[in-house]
Amino acid sequence: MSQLDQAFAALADPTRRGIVVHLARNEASVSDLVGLFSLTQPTISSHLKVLESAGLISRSRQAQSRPCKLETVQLKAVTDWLENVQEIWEGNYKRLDALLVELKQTQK
Amino acid sequence: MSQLDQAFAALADPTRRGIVVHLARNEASVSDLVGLFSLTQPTISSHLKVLESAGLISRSRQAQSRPCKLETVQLKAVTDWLENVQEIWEGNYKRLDALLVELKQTQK
DNA sequence: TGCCTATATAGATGATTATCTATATACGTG
DNA sequence: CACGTATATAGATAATCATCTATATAGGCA
Repeated sequence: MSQLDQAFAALADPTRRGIVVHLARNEASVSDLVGLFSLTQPTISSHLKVLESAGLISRSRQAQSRPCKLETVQLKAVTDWLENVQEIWEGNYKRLDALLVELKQTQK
Repeated sequence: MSQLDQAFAALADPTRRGIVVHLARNEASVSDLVGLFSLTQPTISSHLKVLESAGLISRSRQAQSRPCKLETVQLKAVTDWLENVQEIWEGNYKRLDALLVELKQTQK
């Protein structure tokens, strides 16, 4: 599975998107996040593993706690893919517009 | 599953992202797409169903053919979610910068 | 060393997925 | 109507996933 596959798949889960939104505001430990979502600690840990291996978050170490923070580089890679598609699509319309202009000229 | 869940999940598959990229350039029928990816027709049809129910593509009818086209509205909804996260994250930095400015002033 | 708190790992279960083959439907043409 | 082409649906299978409970590990403190 490519990094992009993993990132999109990671973001397909509402709990994981919730974690991402939270981490966009503040770094947080596993237990902080457990408090936020009504899911067990192993479940949250598993979601964090998914986000981490997708490159969307990273974790450091601070005593017994493992603070998580957002990795915006990978988030940007996802946005870039989407914007690329958007540009291709818009490019089509530009070509179509150009074609219409050309046709009008021909008709004159 | 929410529309956003479905859209992210749909884009997590490389075949489906390939279809999206292709449709950004040209509308295409099911059999056009079957030719592009070395997968069977039912498999492609199933991918198209996933993309359609995620709102990422739509299909019309033209004789026996079912041309598929990209639905950029839903694509934009995905981009918007990502940009929103980015803005929250940048907002944090703005607040942090403001805080640092404030601290410097206090030190004077 | 022993205890508490934070996190990870193992194992189970039910749901969903990607893919295939085989078959059905739907439309246009003779 | 019969045939051919385009697409959809059904059913099977192997893999992956989200979640849980139970247990292990790891770091700090008395």
